[in-house]
Amino acid sequence: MSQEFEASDQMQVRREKLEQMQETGLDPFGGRFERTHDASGLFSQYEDQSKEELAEQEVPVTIAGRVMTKRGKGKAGFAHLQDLSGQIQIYVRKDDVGEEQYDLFGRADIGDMLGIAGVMFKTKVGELSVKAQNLTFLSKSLRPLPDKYHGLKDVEQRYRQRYLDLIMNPEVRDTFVARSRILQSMRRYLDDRGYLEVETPTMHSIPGGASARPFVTHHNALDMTLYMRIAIELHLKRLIVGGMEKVYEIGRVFRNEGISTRHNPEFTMIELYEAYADYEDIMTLTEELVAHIARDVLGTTKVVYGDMEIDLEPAWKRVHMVDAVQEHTGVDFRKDMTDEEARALAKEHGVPVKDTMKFGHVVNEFFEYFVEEKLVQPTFVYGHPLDISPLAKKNADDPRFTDRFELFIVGREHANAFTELNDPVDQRSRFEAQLLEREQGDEEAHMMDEDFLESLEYGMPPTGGLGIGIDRLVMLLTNSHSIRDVLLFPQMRPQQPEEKEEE
RNA sequence: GAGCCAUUAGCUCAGUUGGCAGAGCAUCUGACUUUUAAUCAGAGGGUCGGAGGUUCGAAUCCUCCAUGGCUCACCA
Repeated sequence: MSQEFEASDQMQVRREKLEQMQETGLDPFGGRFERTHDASGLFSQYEDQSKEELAEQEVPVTIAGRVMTKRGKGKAGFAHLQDLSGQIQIYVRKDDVGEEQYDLFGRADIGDMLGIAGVMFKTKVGELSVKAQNLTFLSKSLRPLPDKYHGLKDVEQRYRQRYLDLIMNPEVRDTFVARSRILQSMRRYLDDRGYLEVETPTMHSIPGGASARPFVTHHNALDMTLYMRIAIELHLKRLIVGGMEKVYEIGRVFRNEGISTRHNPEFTMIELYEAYADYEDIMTLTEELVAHIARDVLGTTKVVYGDMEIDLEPAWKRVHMVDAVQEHTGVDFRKDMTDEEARALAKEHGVPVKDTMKFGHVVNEFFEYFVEEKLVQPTFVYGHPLDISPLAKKNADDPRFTDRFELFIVGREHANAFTELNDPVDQRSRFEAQLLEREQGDEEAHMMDEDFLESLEYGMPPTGGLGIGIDRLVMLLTNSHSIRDVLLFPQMRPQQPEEKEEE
């Protein structure tokens, strides 16, 4: 009711213009409007024709868009209209559109939406434009847009009011169009190969499938605690038990952790499971899938990320985690050693470890401390220790390790995959080890999931599984350096925090 | 969670040693029928993020708070 009492002078002027239009019986908010072209379509079709050719043909077109610039010239005027595809100039003459419509154009503000029917022409300096014959008002903008030249720079405002960012900054539009195309390409690739896209619950009674702290919520009618999912994994494996064989889900997962340039509380993952496959098949699938998407969306497998040039053309480097650690530190974790000996090595090399850490945790700490950030070109690191891989199958030759890999590009993890553990007895003991870690204070350790174990007891085929962080993939392919630049509405604190309650 | 930095007109930004709050775009009035960051003449627009403090005097110095950015921590 009272949202406009502090309106700026510009907002008041625009409201007055709105009322004037309504008084003359015009609807300032328009209605259905049929277009023949969009801006970029006009350029691809007519840009090559000369000024004279266009003048001769008088090609009729109808376009619509938002007024981004406006230049009055007395009894004529120019403006640029913007649609999703780009901008096109329009030229409005009083003797072409008549007094009434010219007056309407004169009172139009930057930010208003107009429909223009007219003919193609080129101006003196050769800019392709539409000469208006008929002008339709499609929407009134009651607030002024940001500076036409500098755009919207304020990072906070860009995230909070993404629509303004999208209007003012074309490269932002490009990024989100690319994101959409990446997802399209991914789905098409998998659908064409017989994978079924499925949807499983985002609210879980036991949050599982990853090491993370969940968001907690409550169902009123059932009077029960529910958790927002931290992974998709365990439900998709139940579907593999059920015989769905090749499934994937692209969806949101939620982790109750810190926010940074690489972390948002909710983010998008694809998880994929394929019966009778193993982690090496999944490596091949992963490199082919990502290369396919890059070719599809960017037209090349060579991508630039900051000052790095990345080549996504398969096949990618594959290295055992222990070998990678040995290469960068000289420490050989293939040797038999106790947990104490492993922790002693860590202290020797300045790697911070806790006293509760076992052999596998230490190997992983070494990897993250010395190796991870150095893996710029796409690299599959495989053979993760058992202690940090509670859902992956043991390696047949060395049971301290698992048949698991993670994909690193530009020093960041982009995918995590393994040959799934399908032995329910082993799985139970893995959960029990996790419960012990919980008791030792690790709030992110997995919980026992009896319902999932029961499904495994019916028999799950040997299966390869994969998870890819979609946001990070989009960052890589769009050269974005903050996750907030690939999320339309990144999580922000409310601007006016509510009254704090006593804790 | 910690450190550093930022917050001035609708937008983009200046603001000197603490001494009257500034510019460009946008807006308003007028001129202009191929302009293009249109141009020309004039006008209006501010709780300097918020609250305290120091001072004759604070956008400027100090303290606290809010929001954001970057880095680190946690993680994907």
